[in-house]
Amino acid sequence: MSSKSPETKSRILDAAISLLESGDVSIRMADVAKATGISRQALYLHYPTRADLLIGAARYLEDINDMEARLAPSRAAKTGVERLDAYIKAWGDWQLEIHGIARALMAMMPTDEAAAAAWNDRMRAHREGCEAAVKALSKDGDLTPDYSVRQATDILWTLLSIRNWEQLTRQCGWSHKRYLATTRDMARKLLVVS
Amino acid sequence: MSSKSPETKSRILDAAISLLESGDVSIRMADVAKATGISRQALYLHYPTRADLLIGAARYLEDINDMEARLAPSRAAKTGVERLDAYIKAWGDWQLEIHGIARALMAMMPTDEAAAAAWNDRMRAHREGCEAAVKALSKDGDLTPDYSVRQATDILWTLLSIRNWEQLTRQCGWSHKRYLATTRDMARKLLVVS
DNA sequence: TTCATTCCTTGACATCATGTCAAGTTGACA
DNA sequence: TGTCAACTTGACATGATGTCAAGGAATGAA
Repeated sequence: MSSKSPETKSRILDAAISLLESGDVSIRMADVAKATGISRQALYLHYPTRADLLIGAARYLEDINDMEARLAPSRAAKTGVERLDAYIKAWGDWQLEIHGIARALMAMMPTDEAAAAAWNDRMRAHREGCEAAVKALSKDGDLTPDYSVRQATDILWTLLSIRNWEQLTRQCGWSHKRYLATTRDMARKLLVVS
Repeated sequence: MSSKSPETKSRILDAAISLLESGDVSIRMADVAKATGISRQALYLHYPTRADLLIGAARYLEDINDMEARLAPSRAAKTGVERLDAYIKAWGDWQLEIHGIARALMAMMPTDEAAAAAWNDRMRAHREGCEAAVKALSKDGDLTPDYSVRQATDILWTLLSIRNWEQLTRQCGWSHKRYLATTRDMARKLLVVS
């Protein structure tokens, strides 16, 4: 992989993640270096830009939390509704983990192309997950006739956006558990034929 | 009101709004000054910080577009469902107008307290509009028993968030008209008893 | 006419974060 | 002993916000 000490790399990412989890979106490179216990320039040797660092942290979190394994129940679901439920659970839990980095990455999207590209990639993958769930519903004949597959995917994708998770759990004070339960409920109301 | 030339002030705001509407979130003070045809320092005489300028632009837009008048149909509605529909229309149309400034203001929220405060104020007012619509529904006995007034307000407030408008119209390619129609439909599915 | 005030101009400067550059240190390994 | 990779220190360029000081030009009142 990298020629640089992999141990330092993960120490950097651990430090960055822990800073981001404490809620501060505008962490500086100097902060991360200090928290890692290395010089600012050593940090630049590992991550040449702030966007690289944040993207690296996001990927690292994905590895640690084994996103693939989390999605397995959704992929293995027997019915469309089951698949929808499992996807909401997997993605919802994932949001909880990635929230700190997500905020920082989203905050720098307007000014940083690399950050925007990386984030949009992630969101595209998320959208594919939504689409798969909607298609599974449709296959079972459980998708409401009010929406096309495309439109239903748009709706689910939007319902499950990180901004919505943030608003409901942070601003409205919902617990994560309640977020999951109510979101599942809303998805059914919106998409599943009754 | 202000001791400075009011004519220059509105020229500044017009210039800022027109720049923001062209989609660039990261407009600089120098850009606005140039577009207005004054020096950067003159701009600082009118708006001492970038946040002040953006907040001023938001208020200016509210004046121009007469937010109060737009909300009148909602307030005058006879039934809860009517009120909900009218509010969604008023707020949805408003989002279309304010979108450029909203993006810029939201982008600077993490780092600027004044911007965050101003924006949160606006969102609190929006939440009150949602709450009033939900209460009207509830009064008619049309609110779904699945949610409390509080919870239903959270849901409507989130459904009608600017981020969702942005995602559906910009990323999913929905027309504004379609946004309005589908959002109304979703709100009914989620909140109105069937 | 003169004087003061208001609005604006020019231009220098402080600050702060990102990112670059250059030169030197240190420890491990051959 | 010498080399190399990882790291350090410290200076510097860039670009944006915001401040400061001094002066110019129009207006309106004494």
